[in-house]
Amino acid sequence: MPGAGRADRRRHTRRLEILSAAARSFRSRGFAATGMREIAAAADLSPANLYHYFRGKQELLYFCQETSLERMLAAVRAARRARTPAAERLRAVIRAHVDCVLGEMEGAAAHLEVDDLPAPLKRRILVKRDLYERDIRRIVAAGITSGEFVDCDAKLTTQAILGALNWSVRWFRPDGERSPSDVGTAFAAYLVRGLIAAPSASRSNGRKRA
Amino acid sequence: MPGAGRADRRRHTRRLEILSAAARSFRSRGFAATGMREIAAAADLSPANLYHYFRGKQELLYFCQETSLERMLAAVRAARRARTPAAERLRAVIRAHVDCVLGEMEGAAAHLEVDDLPAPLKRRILVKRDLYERDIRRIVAAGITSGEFVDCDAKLTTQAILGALNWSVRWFRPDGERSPSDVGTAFAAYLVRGLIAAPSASRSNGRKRA
Amino acid sequence: MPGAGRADRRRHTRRLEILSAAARSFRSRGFAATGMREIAAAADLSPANLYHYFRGKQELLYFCQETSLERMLAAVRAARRARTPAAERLRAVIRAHVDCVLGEMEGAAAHLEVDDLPAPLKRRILVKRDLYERDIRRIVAAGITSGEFVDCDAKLTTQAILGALNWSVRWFRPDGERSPSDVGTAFAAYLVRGLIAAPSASRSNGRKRA
Amino acid sequence: MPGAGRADRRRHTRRLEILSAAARSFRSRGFAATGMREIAAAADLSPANLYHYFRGKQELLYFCQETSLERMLAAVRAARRARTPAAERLRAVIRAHVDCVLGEMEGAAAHLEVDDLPAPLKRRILVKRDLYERDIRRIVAAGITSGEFVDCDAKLTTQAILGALNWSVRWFRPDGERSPSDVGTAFAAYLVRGLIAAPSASRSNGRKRA
DNA sequence: TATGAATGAGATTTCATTCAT
DNA sequence: TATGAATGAAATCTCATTCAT
Repeated sequence: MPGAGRADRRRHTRRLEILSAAARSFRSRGFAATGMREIAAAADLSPANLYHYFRGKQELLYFCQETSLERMLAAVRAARRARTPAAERLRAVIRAHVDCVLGEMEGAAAHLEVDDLPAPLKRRILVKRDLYERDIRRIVAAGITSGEFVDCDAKLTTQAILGALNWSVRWFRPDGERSPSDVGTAFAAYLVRGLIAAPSASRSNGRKRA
Repeated sequence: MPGAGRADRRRHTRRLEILSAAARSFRSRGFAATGMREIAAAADLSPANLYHYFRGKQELLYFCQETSLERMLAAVRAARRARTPAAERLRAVIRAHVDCVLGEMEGAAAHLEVDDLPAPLKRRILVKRDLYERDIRRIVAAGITSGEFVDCDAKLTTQAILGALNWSVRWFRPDGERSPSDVGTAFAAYLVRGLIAAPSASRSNGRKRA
Repeated sequence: MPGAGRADRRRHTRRLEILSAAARSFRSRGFAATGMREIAAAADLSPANLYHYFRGKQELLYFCQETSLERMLAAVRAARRARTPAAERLRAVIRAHVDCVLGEMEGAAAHLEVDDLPAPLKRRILVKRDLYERDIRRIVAAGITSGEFVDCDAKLTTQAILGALNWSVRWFRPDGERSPSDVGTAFAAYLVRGLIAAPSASRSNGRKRA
Repeated sequence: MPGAGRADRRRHTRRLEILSAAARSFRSRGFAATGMREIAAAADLSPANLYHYFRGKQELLYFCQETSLERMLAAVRAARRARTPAAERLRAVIRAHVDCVLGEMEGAAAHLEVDDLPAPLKRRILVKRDLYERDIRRIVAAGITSGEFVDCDAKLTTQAILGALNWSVRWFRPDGERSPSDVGTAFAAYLVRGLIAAPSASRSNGRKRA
């Protein structure tokens, strides 16, 4: 029954278009401030018709987060499999993360507002998000253990990295001077450099203050 | 006329309490998702009475942002006046920023949702925010010029730093293992280290855009 | 106890000032759209203090209407006692009415929004208003009976007259070219002339149409 | 595509019903005192559903005024085109005005509360209202110039006429003895007679301001 | 699949009024 | 007398969602 197949494919395409529209809105105005009418308009559908593709607003958010978390998880897993130094693996993950949240791909809003999901969906997203964070943390920790990275709090450092990456959706303008790839490259360089011991140098390298 | 003075002080105290409650709510649930009822309840007032102290929700947001921006501006100005190396100045600003956004002080939400303000208030906040960012960027740029920091894009690096700092309100839990001061110290160390040339300057540096 | 007397007089003065302020507001924005805060501000009192002089908003409206109805009733009674022709008596009433509703005297809002009063007060106002209308109607009817006026529906004509007079508060501007007295004189001339038989003239004097 | 046409017509009908209900409420209780709930109930809709047809309360008022002003403008223009004496033209306008404000047609509230409109809508209504008043004033002025009417202040006289007409919505009861057409005829006769020189031109004429 | 109509719940905000001092 | 603080009720309006077609 190829007709059904074609309809299915069409439906799937539509769903991706909607997800993309929703992601864009969620990113730029936030979940609570984004109306279903707005999403529908952006996806060129009537508000009522939206409900033929998704059960509701929360499900849209869920799929947005699900989609980009999957993509980012794939990236971090590929990085972990690579036999390159921790620094290089971490840079790859950072570039992938930036590509994902700043690119025009559908669903790139994984970093946003988990609390707006109903409990069961929230749990599922949290599991993946924690897996993702843990994988990054493990790259950091591995670098520390191997001596490639300086000794530091892997957890806090990972949060700093993720913060720099996730916050980018707030200031990035697609029509600005830098491309997502520029941002990814610069962030990767800077954020990894902070894990590598500075030259024996001097008084300017550490804690100090009283 | 000490009676009037006392009444004024009382009113001022109340306003700070309300601001504090609002800031907490805005930080944890976002502006749009936070209801006036919620803020009123948190400040132990009836919803209607809230309007005796502030004209409306947007004014609350404005004062939150104004208050913490002022505090942070003071910190960054003090740092710029100091005759210490750029690294030390930057660390001081980072620690102050974290203290400000994670501390329990009223209004600590300057980094949030400028778009929800009406145009005139938005302009005023943006002016201050831009001043603040520019001051940090200047510390970074000064370090680059003097050779203390590696050559990099000062603007993007500043955004990365601010992202790491601002995002902390999303994951930080006051009852967790780390104190705001722990976070500030670790972030200062990590984020400044990334500006100092690493020793084994490998070929995998990956910046230096065209 | 002259002190009490002085306080009473003072209180009475204040009440008149408030009534005047309330009347001005009611006239220019209507009862429902006028807030107690607005009246209080116009009378230079705190909102709460207003309630020391009047029980509430409806009582203010009541006294406004009561005051000017009394004044207008006095005028119409004086006119009825006069032994002048009906035309002259009617003109006097019209001038007094205009003076009353356009002048700066307190309470000049009798023509407004009886329905906003609670039933008992409403009844009392309606009694007076009906007395007033009846007195005017009687002047009209007397003129008709005596042959001084043309034969017409006294009731409808009275409504037309009152409409012209009452509506003046909607378009009259105290800083405009005409004074209240100008308006009163012109209206008196025009509205009375309509009651006096036009010259035998022609086809242009009456019903006609089909 | 007759289906769409039918739906459109249905929607249009609904809008007229709502407008009619709103006009009735505004006329009898005033704009500020009329609640959206009330209008919704009168139009047999849920309050929320009202907003499917009109953007808000002010838009309802605007369309009420717009609708009846258009109708009245058409009447006054037709009258001006007629080659009958000024008296007859004025009578026609008066009858049309009364028909319009007292009839059960939708939107007949043009004379009400322009100040409750937002500035841009207010401007548009004022333009039309001024055109209407000017057209009536011109009929009066033409009669004066031609000697058909007595010499008088055309502006004030027009205001008197409009006041008599507009005020009628305040006292007219559809279930009373007089029909709107009775009122229109009586008002037309009386208000035009006042413009025609009375025979016994006594000294008590009292106009002719300095 | 597609959509205009419909709605209950809830948002922010205003208001007349009262209370405590 | 005077007032800032306080509030319950109600106002306008929005929103996610469902229904009927």
